[in-house]
Order: sequence, then C-alpha cells, then structure tokens
Amino acid sequence: MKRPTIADIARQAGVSKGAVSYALNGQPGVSESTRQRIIAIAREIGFNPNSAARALSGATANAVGLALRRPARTLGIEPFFMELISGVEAELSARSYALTLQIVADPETEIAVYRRWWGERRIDGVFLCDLRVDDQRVPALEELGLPTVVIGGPGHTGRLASVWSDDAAVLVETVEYLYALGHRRITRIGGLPGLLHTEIRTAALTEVSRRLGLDQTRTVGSDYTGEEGARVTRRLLSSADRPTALVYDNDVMAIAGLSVAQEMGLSVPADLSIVAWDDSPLCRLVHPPLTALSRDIPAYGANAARQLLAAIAGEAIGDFQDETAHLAPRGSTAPPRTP
Amino acid sequence: MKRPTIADIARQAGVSKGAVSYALNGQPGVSESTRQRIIAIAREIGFNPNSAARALSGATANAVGLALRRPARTLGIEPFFMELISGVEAELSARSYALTLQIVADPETEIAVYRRWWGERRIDGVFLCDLRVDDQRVPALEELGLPTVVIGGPGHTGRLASVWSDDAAVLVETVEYLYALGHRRITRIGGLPGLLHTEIRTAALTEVSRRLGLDQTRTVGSDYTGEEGARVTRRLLSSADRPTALVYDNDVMAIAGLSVAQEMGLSVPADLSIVAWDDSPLCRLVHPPLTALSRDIPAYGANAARQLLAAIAGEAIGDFQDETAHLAPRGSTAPPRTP
DNA sequence: AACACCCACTGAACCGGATAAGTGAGGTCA
DNA sequence: TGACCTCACTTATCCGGTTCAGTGGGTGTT
Repeated sequence: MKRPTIADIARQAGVSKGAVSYALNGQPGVSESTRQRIIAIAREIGFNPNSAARALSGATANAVGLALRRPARTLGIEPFFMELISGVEAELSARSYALTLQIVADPETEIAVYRRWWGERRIDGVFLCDLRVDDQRVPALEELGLPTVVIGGPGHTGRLASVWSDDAAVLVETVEYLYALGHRRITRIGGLPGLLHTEIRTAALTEVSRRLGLDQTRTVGSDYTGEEGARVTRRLLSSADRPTALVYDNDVMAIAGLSVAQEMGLSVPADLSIVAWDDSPLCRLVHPPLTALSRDIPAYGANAARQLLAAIAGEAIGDFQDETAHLAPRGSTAPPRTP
Repeated sequence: MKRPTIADIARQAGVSKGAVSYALNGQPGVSESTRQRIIAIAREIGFNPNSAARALSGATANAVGLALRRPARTLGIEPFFMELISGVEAELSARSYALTLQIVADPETEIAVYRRWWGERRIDGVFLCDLRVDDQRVPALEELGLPTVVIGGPGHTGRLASVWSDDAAVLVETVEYLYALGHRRITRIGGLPGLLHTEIRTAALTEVSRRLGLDQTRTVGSDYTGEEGARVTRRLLSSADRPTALVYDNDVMAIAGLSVAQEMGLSVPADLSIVAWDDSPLCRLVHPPLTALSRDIPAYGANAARQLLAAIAGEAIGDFQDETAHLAPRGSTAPPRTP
C-alpha cells in the first residue's frame, strides 16, 4: 500500500526525477512524447503529488482557512454559514484548494489560530467573518501579512480586501415598502450589537426613519437566537402601542417571532407584518410564508473564494460589492388592520 | 515577515538543528537547561513548526478530512451537520488537528477526493457520513487503507470502524408511546431511501407494528427537504382515514408538516400528533413545540473524532455505540381526539 | 590507571517534490 | 571545420523538519 512518488515514475519511465516533475507540471524541458509517456505512467499507478513536499518546496499549501467563533449548538441553526461554505467550496475545489475549518471560542484564540496556521504554512489565506466595529483581528492579520478576504463591510477592513453587500440599501427598501403599506410603527429586532453589519443596518434605519418622519421606528438588540427573538417579540407585542411590523435580522428569530405572534392570538399579516433578513427554505415552510430579504449566499461565498484566490496569486484586489439582497414579498406582510 | 525555522532557533541558541528538534518535541538527548533555553527562544520569536516539513519527514499530516455529498442549498438547513462538525472540531483542535472539508456532488467524486487526499498525504484519516446499504465507498476506503470512522451503522461498515446510535430502539420507544396515547394510525415520513439509517428505521417500524398489531402503520418515503415533507403531509392528511400521528425522519420535514396541518385547519396535537427526529432549537421555537427524538449531536461528533484519532494512532478500534436518542415529549403529541 | 559507559550534543541523511545549473547530442551557419 | 546554439534531458541543491549514527568529555567501576 506504498503510495507512489515521482521517483517511482522516473524509474519506470527510465528518466530522472526532474524530467518527471517538468512533464507533470506542463513545464518545458521534455519532449512531447516523453511527457505523454510519463503522464500515462503517473495515471496508471495512481500518482498524486505529496502536498507536503510540494508545499515545502516554496510553493503554496493549496489550502485556505476559515475560523468561526460560534458556540457549538447555535452554529447549526443558522443556514447562512453552511450555504456560504458550500459556495466557497465549489470555487475552491475546482482549483484543488482545500478548506480548513476551525471553530474557536474567542477572538484571541481566533488570532492565535491564524498565527499558527500561517506559521505552519498550513494555509495560504483566510476568510474573516462576523466583522466587528474596530475589529482587533484586522490589524492582527495585516501585521501577519496573511492574504485575507473579509466577508462583510464596507469599511473597518483596514488594508484587507473585502466582499460585501449593501445592507443599508435593502433596509431602506424594506422600510419604504412597509411605509407604503401603511405601517407607521415598525420595529427591527437587531442582531448582536457590535457586529459591523448590525451597526450599518441600525444607522440606515435611523436615517430612513428620520427621512420618512417615522418617530416610532426603532431597533431593539438581540442575539440571533430563536429564544431571544421570541422573548423580545413577546415583550414588544405586549406593549400598549405595539408595532404593526417587525423586521428581524435573521430568519431564525423571525420564525420564533411568528410563533409568538400566533401564540398571542395575533393574525399575521392582518395584525402584524413580519420580514425576515436572510431567506432560507425555512421561511417558505412556515405559515404564512415569510416575506424575506433574499440573497444568493452560495454565490456570495464563491465570490469571496475567487477574491481570496486572486489575493493569494498576488493580484492586487480591493473591495468587491456582491449583489444587493432583494425583498421577496410573501404572505407575512400586508397593510395593517389598525393603522 | 520571514517566518522563523528551527535553523534560526539553533543559530540563536548556539546549538544544532537536531538539538532544537529534540528540545521542542520533548525527546531525550538535551539537558533540561538547554531545553528550557531553546523553548524560550522559540516562544520569543514566535516559532511554529512548518507542517509541510513535518509531514514530509514521515510523520502525519495532522489533519483529517470530511467530504459531504449534499447540494449547496439544502446543506444549510440541516442543523445536524454543523452540530456534528462543532463536536468533531472541539476534539480535533484540542490536539491541534485540522479539519479539511469538501462538498462533493456524487459518490464517485467523493471516492476520488479520498484517493487524492490520501495520495497527497494531506490527511491522516476521514469520516464517512450518510452511509448507504452496500455502500461502494466502504470497499474503496478499505482498499486505500485510509483510517476511517464511519458515522452511522451498525452493519454495512465492512472492516471500517464506526460510531453509531441505536435508531431502532428509539423508534420502538416512540411507537409504543404513541400507541399508549391511543394512536392506531401512525405514519412515518422517512428520509431518503437507500440510506442505511432510513432502512434500519423502516425495518424497526415494521417489526414493532407487527408486534403491536398496528396494521395501518407504515412508512412513506421522502427526501429530508421541507418542500417534500410538506407535499407528503398534504397528501397524507387529505386521505379518507388519515393518520392520527406522524413521525418525521428529521426536524425540517416535521416543521413543514406542522405548517401544513395548521394550514389545513387541523389542530396539533388534538387532531394530529407530530414527532420530529433530531431535535434542534427549531423544534422548540414553533407552536406547539415539537415532541422530538433528542440527542447530543456535538458529543456524537466528538466521539467520532476520538475514535478516528485513535485509529490514526494505530490502535485497533471497533464499533462505538453512542448514547441512544431519547423521546422529549412536548406540546405536539397527545391522545387522538378520534381514536 | 584502564576501561566501560552514559550524557549531551553534532553532523548528515532523508522525506518528495521544485528548480537552477550543467551536459552531451545534434543542427546551423559562417 | 569549428564556433555557437538549441533541445532534451541529468545532476545537484533546496525547502524545514526528524532521526540515526557518531563523538568527545565526564563519571563510575575495579
């Protein structure tokens, strides 16, 4: 069960190791007939170049890293990351790049993981997720000189390249849509405070509310979990002048919110309109199906992977704006019964 | 930004490369004082051993692989894999093992990926998921001699080690519980036919139905998606003698089924009881919360990782039986209104 | 004092590729 | 015919660790 090396091929072909290397890598230096013979032998004996040897010879590791800071049990619920990873993967595996994944507990560990990966030459680049305002990981990665693509933005990415989507624009579109339906008391259940995209959305909401004169529109903080989403919703719907429309920062909270509304005897969408950020099959499964801010997450991941591979290849890359999410109206939004 | 090597440490410490290697790996051959001096220097200059060089010197790659065959868009919805990966990760990262992930399209590609990974010495072992009856991947991995832990079973794993959980037992427990509540028309909405655990559950259902004399109990095939779960449920609930209890092979289908029932004006649990296989926060979010077959998936993954690491270390490992899922009764099950 | 023995370390080979430098055969051209 | 060039290779070195076979000095034994 000994795995073949180029030396084995060289022996069989009656040439030197160097010739085999040239032949297999499409380099000049061997005749076409010899090249074909070598390639045939390599295929026949099932040769795969030892990635360690290749990496050691100054080349690349042919792998990129992704570290996620997320407690084990909540990671599962959010479809976002798995969809993102699928998209990233599709792009990477087409170029025989591997994806190395690690779940970390805190930002310090995360930085340590990057440092170790890079020191070990285990990876050629990384994706940075869940960007925060003034994120300490950004300067750390800049200092390491590790090729990085930040997933998120814009802004706060320092000299690192990023792939982002215009959350502010969709939020404005959504609020204008709800406004047009007649809603005047709109509340957004936000994601974790401190995350950059949470702050961007909050700022956009403040801005559009001011413009439309919606003085009862606001954001309440949450943490993306269904439990918290349910709790916040219960509180909001119990207040005297309860909102007529709720915008949730992710689909899990939106579904939890829908359940709470129904449990409290409110009819959706007649008594309450609901919008979910991030569309997933879940949003279509519940009843009524949720109006959602829909976006092609796998494509987003694929773009991020493309950018990272370009950065690794040494190309100067900048920020890449991915498609803006669009509002997919479904059964959970309608004009309010009591304006 | 040159990354330090043992040669740099050797030069600073005034010893040879060999001495540094012995010192850092806890090998005998250096005095305690020299060892401490070398370790101090290594820490100071931020040394990390080049994993490629290490792997090349006959040692291990310090990475394991996981290939998942799943379309990009459905992968996200199933919390199962992300929870599994979290558990695997926790165990791996404690030993500085990396997890390499790849999404594949079909079994042939999957086998090719294993072959390539192993040929490239990129990984030391793999996890095999979604085991099928007479799975072609089993003999392929046996032939490669690649350390493997099958996640699933029992049976059909050839000489490969496995980690499994007793699905048959839980299914029996569930059916007996529904029977005790008074249900006589129970239907299971099964996962993809051909998957080993689907078949195991189907066989167990047949067996327990015969024993209890439930001649109207049966399994209908599905594919784990919410869409299909909804379609099957709609059909089942439209029939003349509709079932009074439905058991779904995963949580996504169960939630879809709950929606369909409510859309059709049926009250859960009065008119229809629902049980979900695989518990996730989603089951607690909906209304009524779903009775579920609950299990610690991260722990399952951690056990699998432990087994794989043992196999890589050359220990003879066999099959490991993980905890059996338990029935967590919630609001979606009750005695039927019309027995 | 002679010898064996251990300790702490050095030097060199090795893993499997990539690659720069060297070599000999054959052809071109003045 | 000799100088020069190109082609198709070979040879040797390198990457950064691990590991095995020395080696010289100190200690213990008789």
